[in-house]
Amino acid sequence: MLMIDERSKKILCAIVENYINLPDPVGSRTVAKGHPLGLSPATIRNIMADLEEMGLLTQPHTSAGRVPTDRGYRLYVDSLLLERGSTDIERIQEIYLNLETLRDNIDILLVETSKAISMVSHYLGIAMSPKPNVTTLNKIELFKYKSDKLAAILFTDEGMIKNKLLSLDSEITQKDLNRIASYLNSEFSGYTLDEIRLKILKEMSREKTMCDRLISRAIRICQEALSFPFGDLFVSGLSEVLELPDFADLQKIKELSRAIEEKHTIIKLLDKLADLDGVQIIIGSENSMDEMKKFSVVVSSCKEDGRPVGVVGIIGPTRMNYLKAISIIDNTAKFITRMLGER
Amino acid sequence: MLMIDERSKKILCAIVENYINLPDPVGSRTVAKGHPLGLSPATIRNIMADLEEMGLLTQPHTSAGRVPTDRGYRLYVDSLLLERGSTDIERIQEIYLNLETLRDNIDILLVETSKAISMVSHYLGIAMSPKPNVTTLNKIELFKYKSDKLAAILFTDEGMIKNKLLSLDSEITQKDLNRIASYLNSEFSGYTLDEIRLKILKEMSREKTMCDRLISRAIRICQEALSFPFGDLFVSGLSEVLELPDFADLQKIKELSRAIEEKHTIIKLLDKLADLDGVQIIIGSENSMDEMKKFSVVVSSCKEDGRPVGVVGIIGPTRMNYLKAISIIDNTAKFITRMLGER
DNA sequence: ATTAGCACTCTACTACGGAGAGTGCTAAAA
DNA sequence: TTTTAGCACTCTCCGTAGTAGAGTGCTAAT
Repeated sequence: MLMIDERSKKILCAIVENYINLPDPVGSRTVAKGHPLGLSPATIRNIMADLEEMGLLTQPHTSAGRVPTDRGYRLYVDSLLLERGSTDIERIQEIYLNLETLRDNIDILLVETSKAISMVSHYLGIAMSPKPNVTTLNKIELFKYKSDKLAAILFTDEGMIKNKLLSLDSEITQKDLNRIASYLNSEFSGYTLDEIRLKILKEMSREKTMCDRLISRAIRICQEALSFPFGDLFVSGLSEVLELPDFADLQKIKELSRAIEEKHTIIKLLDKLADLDGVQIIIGSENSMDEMKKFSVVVSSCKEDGRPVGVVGIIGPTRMNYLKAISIIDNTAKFITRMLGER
Repeated sequence: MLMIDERSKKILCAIVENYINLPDPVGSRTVAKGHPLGLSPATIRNIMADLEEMGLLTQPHTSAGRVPTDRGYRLYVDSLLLERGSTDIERIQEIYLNLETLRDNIDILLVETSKAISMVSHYLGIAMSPKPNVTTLNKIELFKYKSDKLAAILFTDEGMIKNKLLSLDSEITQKDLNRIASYLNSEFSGYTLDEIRLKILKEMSREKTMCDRLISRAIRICQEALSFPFGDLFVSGLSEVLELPDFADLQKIKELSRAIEEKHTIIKLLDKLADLDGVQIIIGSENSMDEMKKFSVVVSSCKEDGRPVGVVGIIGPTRMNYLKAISIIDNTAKFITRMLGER
């Protein structure tokens, strides 16, 4: 662990906050003036030199001011989490009101949530629907559609409805479909999709010994119906972040847009964090994915009765207003949880 | 109409093609060398001066080569459409094979189609699902869900399935729901969603005179169920176009990303073109939306029995390889149409 | 009608130099 | 021992100047 006294920490935080407001390297004079610590620029220079030695600050070049490193941001954020205040909640509340009207469609709700986050934060807003391993099947309904097709409608306890068209290999009546559906419901309702997948695999392994043709068919249909991309990721606000001076450079924009389009890397990242409680923060190089090493991520999972129902977050430059970001994400996560909890 | 002789046209096309390959202003020497027209640079200079006077070319500055204007591209494209050849179909076919597997879910199919288009074209790929005015209701199913909610599942003739959760204001049995559903189906099946909306409005105006409580409830449910954002737009390939030198400038990237996020402007644009047959091309300033005046659009609607089932297209710089773009879009539209037609 | 020749124009690139901001170091002060 | 003042030094930023090169328009010859 890093040894650092209170005064140095204050100066580090002052530099970080200064840099967040204005992306120019921060000099000793600026710190001395802006924060009434009763220290002269010279003293502060000494401390800054120490902080640099510790790897918390860097200079873009000799004789520029200092800029926080990722580790510098980390220390700042950690000290922030201990005593964080609430930021402009009013603005957010207003936007939440509009989201209320969308509660009945979780996908659209999440899209709009990601947009809302990007609007208030001016960073990328992200929202992800629950992953199959934690999604519980409420019921399944089956319909004939156009003679040779079958529509499977999946309801989850979390309020998601997913549908999938399946091609039928042989004729079947709606009556049989109803029987299949009620069999599947009695068998699988209340289990998570991952559990169901496991059960299906087991069933299939002894399928040959089973002679009930209908059941074996039911199993097959259910398996196909479950092969669905749960865990959708919605990202909004690219034009928002392009306004930031941090993205003046084309290379960085390219990296970010690649990261956005390669959604599965972000999904993988969020998956890791979905189980944890509270607001999680990943700063620049702490990120394990190469595409994301220049950006910071602030996320929180939305949990209902300890069961995650989604993830919301922010992606932005390492020079992010973490205080604001944390507050927004914390509030949004709680709001979504509350809203979905009322269903 | 513009008067222009065959030789000038050849030179214009030569300049456009040259510029498409390499985004540098084209000089008279280059044209003389690259295209064996048997003319000297000086002659070509004269013709280029004429073309500039006609508004088909411009110079970035006095002593640079020439660059096509939007009107220049237009002439090039028009002469192209008369005698167009087929381009690298093989590559496209290969990608189409993967799309085949997705035919059962139209939304995912369209997402993947837009990705495929961007991959082969290296421009933005766009795909849009049918608009409600041309979407025909096949059937509607209603379910109780968690005691106080109602799930409405809409099937369209085009193979789309949409679902919507509605909150119930008062208790209702599944039996009643079934009766409502079969009433709605007998009444509305086979009509386009827009037609149904009209019918509903009519019904509601005389609702007061009707005493069948169930029917009035059915009408209300149906109305809510139809308030669905059909006509989704999918855009892919931002990181693809960022590699183009045309987007070296930050301002242009911002405009493009704004255009992408403000999907409704693009949707409006595509709506206008959805009714037309064949490949439609809009070049730069021909575009009525401000956000799009710096980009070109190549689109084609996918029609099944004269009824549009979607729109596919490309958005790119005005300096676009129109020949390739046209070929890709034409083929993709035909492929999608054929695939959906087989259902 | 076409071409060769030539002067002209404009950009892109490099080099130079001064202003300004911020540093590190040293020596004095607290 | 810690803090501060002073000062020389370093590096970026920005404007100016000068040059090479590409491409033009015009004129006169073919």
